[in-house]
Amino acid sequence: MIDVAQSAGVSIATVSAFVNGSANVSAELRQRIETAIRDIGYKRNAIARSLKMGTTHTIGLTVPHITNPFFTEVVSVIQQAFDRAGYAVMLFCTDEHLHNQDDQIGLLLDRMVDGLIVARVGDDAKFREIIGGASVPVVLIDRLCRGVETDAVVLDNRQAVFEAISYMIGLGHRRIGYISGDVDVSTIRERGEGYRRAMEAAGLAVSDELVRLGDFHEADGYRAAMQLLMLPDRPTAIFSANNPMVVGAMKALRDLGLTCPDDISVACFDDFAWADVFQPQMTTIAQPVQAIGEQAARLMLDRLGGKAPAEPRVVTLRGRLMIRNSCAPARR
Amino acid sequence: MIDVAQSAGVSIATVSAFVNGSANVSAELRQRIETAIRDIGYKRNAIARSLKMGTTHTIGLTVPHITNPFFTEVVSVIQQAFDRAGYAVMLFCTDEHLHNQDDQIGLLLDRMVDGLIVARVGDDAKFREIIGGASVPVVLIDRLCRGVETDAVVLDNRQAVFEAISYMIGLGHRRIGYISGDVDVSTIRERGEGYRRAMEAAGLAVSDELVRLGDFHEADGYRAAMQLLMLPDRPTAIFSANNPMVVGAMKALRDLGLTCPDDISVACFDDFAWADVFQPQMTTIAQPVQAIGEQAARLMLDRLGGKAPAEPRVVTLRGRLMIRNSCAPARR
DNA sequence: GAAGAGTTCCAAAACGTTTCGGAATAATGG
DNA sequence: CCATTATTCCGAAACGTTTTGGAACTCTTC
Repeated sequence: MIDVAQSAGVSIATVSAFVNGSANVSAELRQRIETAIRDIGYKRNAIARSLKMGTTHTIGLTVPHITNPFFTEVVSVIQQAFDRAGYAVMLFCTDEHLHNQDDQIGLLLDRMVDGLIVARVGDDAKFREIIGGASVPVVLIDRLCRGVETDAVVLDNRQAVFEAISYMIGLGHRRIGYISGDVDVSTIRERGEGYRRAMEAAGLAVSDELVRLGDFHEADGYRAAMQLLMLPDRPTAIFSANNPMVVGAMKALRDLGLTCPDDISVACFDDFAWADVFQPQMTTIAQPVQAIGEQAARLMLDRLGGKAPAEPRVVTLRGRLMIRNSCAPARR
Repeated sequence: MIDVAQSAGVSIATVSAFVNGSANVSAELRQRIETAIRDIGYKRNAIARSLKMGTTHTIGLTVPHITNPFFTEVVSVIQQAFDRAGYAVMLFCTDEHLHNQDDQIGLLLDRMVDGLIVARVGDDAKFREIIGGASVPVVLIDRLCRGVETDAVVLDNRQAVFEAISYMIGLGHRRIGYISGDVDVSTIRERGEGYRRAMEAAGLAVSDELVRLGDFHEADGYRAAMQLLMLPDRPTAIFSANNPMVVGAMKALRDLGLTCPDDISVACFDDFAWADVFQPQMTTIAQPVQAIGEQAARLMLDRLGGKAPAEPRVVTLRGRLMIRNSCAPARR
């Protein structure tokens, strides 16, 4: 910019005013500055600008796993929304590790991101502490945190799972295995509740042996499904609390020579693009990924634009049960 | 930092030296500064640091579609690698649009990213121009660009497709439909060549009606497959140049009441996690995503660390044909 | 023609760091 | 005890912007 100023024979204040369109500069100077900029190939340095302005036009985004199709799509939508709004997004994956999350959010904050969108990990207290130090708006997606008051967009997980399990019960299933994620996560707790309530509402006992804890990954789903399928009194149906784990579960079925839905009915949380082209066509709970991403972006953009109420807004969306052919009536 | 300096009764130069561990400060001052930092809750401002140092410890990454499982995984690996190295990554998706790519790379450059990793889009000349202005290292992934000399990691696409098509021919298929992407992309050109060479090597004619151009998306695959399947002399096999398009193709099969592999054999480029759990188990060409991501990160990190030769290095990896059950012997 | 109002423009301070050169003090060697 | 060298520390400049307050100039208007 100083070069441009010299070349055009004006002060840097003037060229700053010009590039920002803020002040009125005479036609002649405008001309001189324009050609100087073109000649020199000047581009405004966003870092210096950020330092002065105190805003980076960047938002930080952390999710547990970008390879989980649910997060992939949400990230994609969020990314597009902010792209349109002229923001860049810095992406981190915590891989469900707490210390990663700490470091990454710290990094993001150091870099003066204007906002933080996070699908959090770990227990509430720790997260509260980390996020408490943030002086920028935070919006939580997918997973809430007790005791932190911020904008959020979540799903009615309880209701969604209740519906799915009830559907399976309606097909005559009495012993339904449930593959859970880490119960430190609000989302997972709610899904578990949905399962239990549906079972109880039908007068079915939920024995401990029917619910298996996993850690969100495919391998966990495999292991959990194996345990369920080795049970003396084998469940006739399995529900997985997320997508990667259901892939693992299906591999377990395959390895045991069982077929779905003939031997075992299967359903899971989170829909995926190819769900209705391959067999079995998986019955899933579809989250409105588009809406989740857009709402998250909107909440954030509202805050950044100063047009948001002081109190936190949490928008709760509904899942949709996508009934396909991976669940069959239970055989007596 | 100025507050810390005051509180500790030292100069800001000293606290800077302390936080960087660069100079030797006496034990006493170290103590004073440490408590001051803790009391105040001081965190170094990375933006100011970047401005002064001329380095942001951030790298820019642009890919066409993050929802394409291939890119999802590569992004994931790259993200992890840079995370480990203490770098942040800014992610953009071009959605195969040239103007997006221009804007995004511009944005990234303005923000003084230390390096650029890009799976590019659009024609060579335009890209050459954009990237020419960059004064930071660039590493291309997946797609090369004629006339720009940078590090890159690519696949031997020609060979991989040659192998896959030869396999199909070996099963007795004579009319093999080919669903291509945009031929402006080097990757796609090479894959097309692989197809043609395999056909020619087997003495088969490649009629124009057998190759359909798509634009990478699922909808394109659907349309292309529909056209192929409506042909008077219907192909007995279809190969798709990427994953989203094969999903579209499978939907076309379904909608026409055709089954795979009984009626039509199908294979595609890019492997995916669930490929061997659902039916038909898709025969694919698996790219070594882990290696691609890691090599890309290594090339970049080498350059940033100054320990890379002047001349560009391009590493070429091999694909692996994953034979499953989506291709059956052709029926006479 | 002078006062007042509008335009244009610029000098300089500020954002929060790093770093260079030097000053003050302490240690060493003769 | 003086000269030299090492050790600690600091002042100030620099990175590339934005912004404020005011200077210089040109119009109006009476």
